[in-house]
Amino acid sequence: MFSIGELSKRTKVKVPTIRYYEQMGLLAEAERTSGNQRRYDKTGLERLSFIRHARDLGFSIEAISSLIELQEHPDRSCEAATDIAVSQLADVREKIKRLKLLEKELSRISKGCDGQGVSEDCYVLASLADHELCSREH
Amino acid sequence: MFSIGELSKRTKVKVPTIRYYEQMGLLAEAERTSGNQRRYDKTGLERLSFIRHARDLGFSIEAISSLIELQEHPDRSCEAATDIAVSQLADVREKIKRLKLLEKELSRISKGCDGQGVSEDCYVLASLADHELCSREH
DNA sequence: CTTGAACCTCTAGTCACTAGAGATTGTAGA
DNA sequence: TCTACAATCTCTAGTGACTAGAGGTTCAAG
Ligand SMILES: [Zn+2]
Ligand SMILES: [Zn+2]
Ligand SMILES: [Zn+2]
Ligand SMILES: [Zn+2]
Repeated sequence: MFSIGELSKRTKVKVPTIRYYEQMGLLAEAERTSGNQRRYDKTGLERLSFIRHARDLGFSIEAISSLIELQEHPDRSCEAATDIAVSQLADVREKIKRLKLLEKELSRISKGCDGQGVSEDCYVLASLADHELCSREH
Repeated sequence: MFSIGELSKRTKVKVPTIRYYEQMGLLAEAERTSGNQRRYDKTGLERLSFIRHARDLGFSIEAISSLIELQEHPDRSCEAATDIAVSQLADVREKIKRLKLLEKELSRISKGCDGQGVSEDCYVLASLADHELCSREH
């Protein structure tokens, strides 16, 4: 049995974040000492590691909730889990796509001015004022 | 002179968002009718288009504030504008990098299970529980 | 037994909006 | 000119995933 601070150290999840996860129902309410402090065991550690990993992979709290519920019922079909993962992957790909378009434009914009001139003639400012200067939609 | 709804239509920025920008100091306070409704002219339209475009490119409200201030002073050095653009580009590149790592892992995870089994044997859930299954840091 | 780090709860702030309530105004058709 | 109703107004609160701070209590080492 260890404290929230110890759990924090082991999982690299900040203490207030752990309490937040508990409040959101991701973590079961921890046991308490007689003085009302939280105490965790291996189960709590594994659960939080799962959450941490899923968050690192960009899953939302809501998605993680569903995944955990599934994990709690080993006999259920895992279809929902795959669905969530596939949808998360699609999300990530969509974001990459969008960001690549931005990168293209921002790269052009950045290169267009060395910062030595005055605001009036600045290509950065001109580019922001006029989307027509962009090479594509973004 | 046109209404906020008309401005919204022309710039594709939602009405409450326009009011929000005004509150944040990005848009000058608009003129008002005797009945207190906002009225805009070409200047307001151009300003909002600038904001919209910068937002589309991912600049923060704070960054846009600085850019607008620079734009208001045509004689000032534009160095800050270039700095902001370069830093935004770096941000975007960083995000792309991160997302590509996620994509790699998520793609592996998604492929690992067809959703036909049970939760207990699910590769998606196993992968989330164990970062060791990941091929890299992410 | 004392000290002080770690813990507790609760509220509020972050960012860039978005939604809704409840009241007022603008404008087009009768 | 009147009426209907869409559009506008202000204000407050909610979103997601935390983070910061106040003010108080508990744990554990020396
Ligand atoms: Zn410049
Ligand atoms: Zn553009
Ligand atoms: Zn599965
Ligand atoms: Zn991993």
